[in-house]
Amino acid sequence: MQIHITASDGVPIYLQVVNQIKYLVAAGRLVAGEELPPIRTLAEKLVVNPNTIARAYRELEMAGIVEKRRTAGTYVSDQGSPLARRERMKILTDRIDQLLAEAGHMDVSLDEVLKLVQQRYSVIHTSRLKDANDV
Amino acid sequence: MQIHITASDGVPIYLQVVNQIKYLVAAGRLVAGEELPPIRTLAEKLVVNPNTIARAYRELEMAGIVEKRRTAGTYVSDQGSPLARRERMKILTDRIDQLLAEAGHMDVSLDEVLKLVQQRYSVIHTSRLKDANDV
DNA sequence: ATCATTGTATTATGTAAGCAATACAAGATC
DNA sequence: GATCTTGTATTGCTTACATAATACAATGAT
Repeated sequence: MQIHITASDGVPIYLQVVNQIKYLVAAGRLVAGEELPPIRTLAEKLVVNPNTIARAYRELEMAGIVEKRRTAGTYVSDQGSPLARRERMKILTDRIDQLLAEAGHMDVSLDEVLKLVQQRYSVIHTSRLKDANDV
Repeated sequence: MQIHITASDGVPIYLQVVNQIKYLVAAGRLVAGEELPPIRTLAEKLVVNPNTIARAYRELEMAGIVEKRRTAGTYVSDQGSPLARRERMKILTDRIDQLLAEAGHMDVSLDEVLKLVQQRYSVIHTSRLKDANDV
């Protein structure tokens, strides 16, 4: 499991770990039931305090991405779980509400927003020359 | 100009001021050219340090919502100003990029995102029974 | 039972954010 | 030109956040 952390690109270490594991799961590079490295092991590899990884794993558990089996390790959870999906949609919905509120302030219409979303999507998925950081 | 701040609902005071003034402008309750209360006056009314209001006004200026005339006061700026618009679009673009990144993590397609945006737009613009807080 | 391995909890430290106290700078007004 | 009113700048305090050092708890393997 290759995870790199960029020392202080502003994003906290624990979040970098969370994001990259989320990405690995979304991309199918980590499948349901698979065991994540133990906290200490990953911490050692990244030269980081175990607590930092523990926090990342905790967030991932709250997000429904992984399950912890007390003394037996941490495992990728069954992703299709409806709760997980509902949770995820809730997050997206919140973000979208924020976006629409902002657009309202700015007197930008729904059509313009939709157009902009498509536009940005193209930009992001075309120029794949960016670093793997901004997952 | 009625502005209320809710002591510690988690949102910083200066942001509450920013949001409410943004809202007043968007709603047409404050029009271009109109003068905002002086920093000290508003600070006094809200029982807050002048610096806090100064910060709010600074953010509003950076957002292109208001203009400061040094010793003459702070005025609602001409909203259509191209620079302001460009700035505003940049903010929207950033939010959209965030949204798309998140959607990517969650294995939610562009189409689903677009659909969700329209859906939320309807919801927001239909039930207008919400409090004026979440602007 | 013992011990290695797993996640957990407690505590401390450095940094940044939010806010306030207070002094400053400069145009407006008389 | 004195002074009132406007925004500005400097500084310090308090709190929250991110990370680390270190000790604890619980389970599986021997």
